[in-house]
Amino acid sequence: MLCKRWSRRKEARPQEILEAALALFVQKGYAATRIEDIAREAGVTRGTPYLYFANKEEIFKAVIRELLLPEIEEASAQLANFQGNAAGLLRELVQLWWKTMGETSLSALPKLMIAEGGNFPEVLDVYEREFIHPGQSLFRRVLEMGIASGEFRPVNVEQTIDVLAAPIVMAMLSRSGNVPCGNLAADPQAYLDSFIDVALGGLLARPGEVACTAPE
Amino acid sequence: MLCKRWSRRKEARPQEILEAALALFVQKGYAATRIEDIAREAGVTRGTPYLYFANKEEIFKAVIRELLLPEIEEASAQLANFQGNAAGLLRELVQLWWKTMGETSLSALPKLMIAEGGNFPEVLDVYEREFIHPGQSLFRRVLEMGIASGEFRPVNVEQTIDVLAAPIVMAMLSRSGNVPCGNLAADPQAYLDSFIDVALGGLLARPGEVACTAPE
Amino acid sequence: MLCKRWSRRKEARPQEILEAALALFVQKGYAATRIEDIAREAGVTRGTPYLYFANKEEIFKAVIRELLLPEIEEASAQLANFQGNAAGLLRELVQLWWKTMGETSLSALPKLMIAEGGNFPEVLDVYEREFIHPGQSLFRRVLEMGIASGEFRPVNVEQTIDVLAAPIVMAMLSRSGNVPCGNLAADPQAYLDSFIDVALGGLLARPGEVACTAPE
Amino acid sequence: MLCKRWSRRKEARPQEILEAALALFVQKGYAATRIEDIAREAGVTRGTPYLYFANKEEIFKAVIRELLLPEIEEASAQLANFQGNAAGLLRELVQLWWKTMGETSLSALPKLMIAEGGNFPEVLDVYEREFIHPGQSLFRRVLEMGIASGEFRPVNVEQTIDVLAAPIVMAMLSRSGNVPCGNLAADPQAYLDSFIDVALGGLLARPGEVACTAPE
DNA sequence: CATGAATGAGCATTCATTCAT
DNA sequence: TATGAATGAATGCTCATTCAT
Repeated sequence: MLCKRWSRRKEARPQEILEAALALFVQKGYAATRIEDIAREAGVTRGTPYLYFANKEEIFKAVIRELLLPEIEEASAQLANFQGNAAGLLRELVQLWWKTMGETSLSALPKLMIAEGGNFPEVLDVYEREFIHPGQSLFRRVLEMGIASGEFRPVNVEQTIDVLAAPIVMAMLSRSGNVPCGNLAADPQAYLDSFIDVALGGLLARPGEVACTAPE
Repeated sequence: MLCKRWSRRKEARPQEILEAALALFVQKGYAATRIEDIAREAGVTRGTPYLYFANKEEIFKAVIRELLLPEIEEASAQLANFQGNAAGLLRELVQLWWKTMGETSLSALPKLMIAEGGNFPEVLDVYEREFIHPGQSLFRRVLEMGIASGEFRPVNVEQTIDVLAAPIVMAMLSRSGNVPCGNLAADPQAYLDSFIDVALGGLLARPGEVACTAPE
Repeated sequence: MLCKRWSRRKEARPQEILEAALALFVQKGYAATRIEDIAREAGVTRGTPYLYFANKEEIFKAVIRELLLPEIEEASAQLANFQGNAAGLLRELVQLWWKTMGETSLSALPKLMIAEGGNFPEVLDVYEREFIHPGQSLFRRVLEMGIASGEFRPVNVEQTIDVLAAPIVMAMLSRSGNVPCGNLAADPQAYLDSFIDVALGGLLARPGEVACTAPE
Repeated sequence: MLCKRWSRRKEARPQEILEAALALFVQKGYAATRIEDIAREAGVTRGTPYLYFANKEEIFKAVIRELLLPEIEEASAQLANFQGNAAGLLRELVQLWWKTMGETSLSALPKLMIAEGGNFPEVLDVYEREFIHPGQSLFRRVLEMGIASGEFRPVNVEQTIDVLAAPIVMAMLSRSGNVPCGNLAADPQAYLDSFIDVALGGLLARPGEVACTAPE
């Protein structure tokens, strides 16, 4: 007010408001977050968010649409073109996922959807279409490739996709503030390593194993 | 409604109110649930919840304390005395967990804590103490037993605990209404089978494997 | 409840309820007094007052009508037949007033009327008709008698009535709980003595005084 | 209402709300006064009082602190420097008291304290410290001065203070709406004249009086 | 563009009152 | 008669939203 706090361009405003909103929605939940909280966090006053967004619900939707969807797309693009054998792919997929979705603001998404999804069905649809399904496709691709090449055991692909996704989602949740997830939050990387270790152990076919299980 | 005001026993009322509250808190979240919603769901009117609980926050805490904690304890008691070899134990642990915590109202707990934990720190403490830690202990016990007997590979126990917990928590979340968890919700049992399949595959030591990795 | 608390006759009930109500109305005010407070104070439960009184307002009116009006009448009867010279009458009037109205539950009346009168106009009318006017009549009688006999100076009777009433009302107020009235509450009797001392000093005509004012 | 939302200055609002609150608290009592009443009386809507005061109780305290205490201080300052002989001082004290405390909004104070004091003990303390005690000091000063100079009879000073205060408090009460105080309300000035007449008559020592009473 | 005073609908909570037992 | 669980209107308070500046 006195000094020029808003020397940054006006174009930055909506973005700043959405970032403030994201942080608070994740921290306190949608209903418990007041517009004034968002405004203060964004360094503006009560009326300003309404210059850019029609109402609170639109702010929530815009957080998803304007902040998180673009990040999803960016992350998806990076995830699209990894290569190598199935085990390597899986390893790389998990690591890249973490780098692009776990260590960015995208990690807020699961908590947001778990907590608020029920009150925003359309947003839930978007989430499923833009995040869940693409994510499943990535794992499906790796699993099918590995099974086809004989590198992986012939597991139930659709169920296994979600088994593999669970620890990653958990790791994302662990970054969303006061979400209790055991002690994985302390060292997500070690957690992911253990996850890959167990998962690959569980997936890889081994020479002797064919004789071990099939004959039974 | 007009005729039988006393049809249900007074002693049943608090329980009914808490059950209504649990359902709505899970469905819509704490803040978005109005006392009147809870009352209507419980078949009473606005004032009645206040005959038994001081205010909305106390209703939330009572849901945890009166409804869920006793179920946790009951489930823990059942989980305490399973037996057999490590693989069997793990299988049994997961199945029993699901039966006692997944298919009961306890499945609401993770969603509740993820969504509302940040606003109820004391409740979060209780959750960690009464649910997270005992659950981790169960897995720790199985893992240490299996590793000690040579049945399991020597994995990082603490991290693996949380890896194994993730799919189960996910399965619990899948039962909490509009929580998006891929397609595991359709057939949790099949999901858990795949999970055990992959997990055991990843944990079991195999004869040839020692030669396979160690000598390298 | 367990033992027979209500061994006292049922006829005592309404009276007990009114006494409880009077105490609480004086202590906390009409609006801040809950029916349940009254019931508990009277040793009954929520519903019982409604067996005897239609609603809270009727309880208030009954407190005035059933408890205080009879006491007023009794006191008036005693005050009616005092005798002697004017000075003695005044002295006796004040003393008797205090004994019958100050040291009984009647002392509650001024506080009740000051605090609640505005919300109960009919009660205020009763108060004026049954308490204020008779009281003024008593003082008027003494003053007129004293002036007529030359014992008192010729003061403005109507105004002086209220001047003389003020300290007595004050003394009554001092007995109604947390009413701040200086330090008169500590020893009302001494206060009344000082009052009579000053008042008589101010009223009595004296030999030399006639010459002092009349000739002018 | 529709057109000029900002016609009155923001700084005036709290004051206006407090004045409305004072009027209503005196008229109907604290509990019976709804925030909406206050708001309407102040020409604003339900939410506005909460922009300036945390809750209803704070409005009550602010009425005392912000409206009445400053007036007390102002009045005290005026009362502090009267002069003359004791009889003149007393006369002047009463008149000035009336002008500064009876004919201003301060006249509300006694009714407020009598009616609500019991529910606001801290406010009662303030009242006693800031109003009662200073007022007693003024009378004490005059009485002691008069007695010391031989102008007044040697009365019990502490009790007489409260005797002299009673009619003034009564006169203040008579201005607080439906408070029943006899017919003094019609002409407070005449009432105060009669009061001074009687009081001075009762206090002044007279030449012949020493002989008149002592020898008996 | 931005502000923040004001609005008023919405919800938590209280409590006088009812009525089945 | 007496009880006390239940009711629901009333009211304190919050906060999304508006709009004059």
